[in-house]
Amino acid sequence: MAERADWAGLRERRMGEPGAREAYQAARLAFELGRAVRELRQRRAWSQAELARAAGMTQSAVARFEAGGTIPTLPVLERLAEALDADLDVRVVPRPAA
Amino acid sequence: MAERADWAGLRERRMGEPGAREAYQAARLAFELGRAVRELRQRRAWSQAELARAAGMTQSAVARFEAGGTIPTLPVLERLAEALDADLDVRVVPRPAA
DNA sequence: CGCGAATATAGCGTCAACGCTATGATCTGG
DNA sequence: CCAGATCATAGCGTTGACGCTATATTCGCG
Repeated sequence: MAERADWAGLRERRMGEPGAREAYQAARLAFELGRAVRELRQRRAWSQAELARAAGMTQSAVARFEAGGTIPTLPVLERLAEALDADLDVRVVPRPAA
Repeated sequence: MAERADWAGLRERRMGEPGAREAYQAARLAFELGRAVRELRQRRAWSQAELARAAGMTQSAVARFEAGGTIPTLPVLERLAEALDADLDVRVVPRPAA
């Protein structure tokens, strides 16, 4: 096999329908959060299993999350952040009026 | 009745058990996000119903969320932010090593 | 080459967020 | 005092994140 995952499902959603853009943004967010957590974990030279233990979940959950396999929930993000000695901050930032 | 909601369930969770702190933090986050969204909405002089329409949901959903009744998911936050011309930003911020 | 550790997938039960409709509770203006 | 509008709750079906175990795949390392 060439790649490990292809996320075809994501790409297949047409961008025209209402809700599609938001769903896409959320998926992108999930992806970036996964990358961020992975970086923090590797910076500590932790295995997924170790992080999982510290965050109160299993290795497979960590893997799924880091890969962006699902859009994580706030409690999960909080636990991961806590395990990594980090703070989770979520904000709704008003855009400058166009 | 004195108050409209009491959230007794939340307060009743003991703080000692593993996972309790994170759950609490998530709940607090939900609360603050609810307040933030409510402020943005009121700043625009919108009713819950109007925001709901703009965000692709019903008035009851908006009410539930603004009250902190549930811990919102990222897609929902994204839609609300979008409707309010705001950006949702979520970050895992490493704490300065103690 | 194996061998073991680390990571990625798969399948599945559970539970809470979500979305809906309907209805109560408040508050206002006429 | 009533009518209309706004917001809060309730009940409920659906769906997807979560957590688990098990297994495949990858990657060094001796």
